[in-house]
Amino acid sequence: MNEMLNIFKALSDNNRLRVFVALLNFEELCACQLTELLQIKGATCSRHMTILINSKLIESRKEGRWVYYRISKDSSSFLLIQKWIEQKFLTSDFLQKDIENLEQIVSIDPEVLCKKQRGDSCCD
Amino acid sequence: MNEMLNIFKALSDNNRLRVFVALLNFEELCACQLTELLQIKGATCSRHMTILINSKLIESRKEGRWVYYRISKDSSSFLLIQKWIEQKFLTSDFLQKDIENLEQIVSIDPEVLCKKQRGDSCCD
DNA sequence: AATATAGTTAGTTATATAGCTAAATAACTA
DNA sequence: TAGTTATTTAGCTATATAACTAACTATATT
Repeated sequence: MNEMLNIFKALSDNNRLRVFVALLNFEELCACQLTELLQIKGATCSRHMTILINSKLIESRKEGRWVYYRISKDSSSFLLIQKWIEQKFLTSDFLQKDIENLEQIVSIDPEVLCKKQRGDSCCD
Repeated sequence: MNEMLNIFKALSDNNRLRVFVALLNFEELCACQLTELLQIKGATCSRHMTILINSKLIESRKEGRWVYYRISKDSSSFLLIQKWIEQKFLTSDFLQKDIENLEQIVSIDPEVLCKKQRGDSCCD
């Protein structure tokens, strides 16, 4: 039952649901890309990702200084939820807009994105 | 997207998830039966039911002084969620125990149950 | 080694939520 | 009509959560 509750709690926040949908559409995204999508501070994003990871919906992989997130490889236990969200996603203009935005975000060099996020004057 | 969020929020509370599972197993239950299951005050139970009804997961029907709750007749839009919960239910001792308890609860005359709940000395 | 960088953790604050009691409402009963 | 009863609403309190900034950790670069 706690497994279920953790999953529902993880998905009952606007920003975390957006992240989950983002990762349904992009195999792997790094912290700074998600931070950019949500337009929140990196620390806040990190806290959200911890909750998603604890729910087992998402897993992460560290590569150097960068952390990449993806839908858990073994997502069989919540596949039905995943399908439901995918289905609902198709009727949400808001979530579709996120994916459009992400296409732009992933096209930026992450190096540049991070600089921008810490307020370097290089790029706005 | 708000439709999804409302559903996840509705199910992200222990007591509301228990109610939902209860109604998967019993076609219709009244307020006092759910109050008895959860062992909380009637007012608190009522607040939870409002949240479930706003999410459209549950619908209610008034019959005299009694209110009956059931899974929404048109549950097609969250059928996958429902199936997932049904599946998870099978592995949760805690939720199975709820159903056992309910079998006992529904066997009591609701009249008597309500009396008990408002503290009449008739029956403990 | 010293500095810079990506992400996390700690600490704070504001808001949301779940519980309670008491009062209000709606429906029955004498 | 007055009283009783099942549920809801209002008002309160305690806890949980999401946001922020600042400090910390781990890794990379010079």
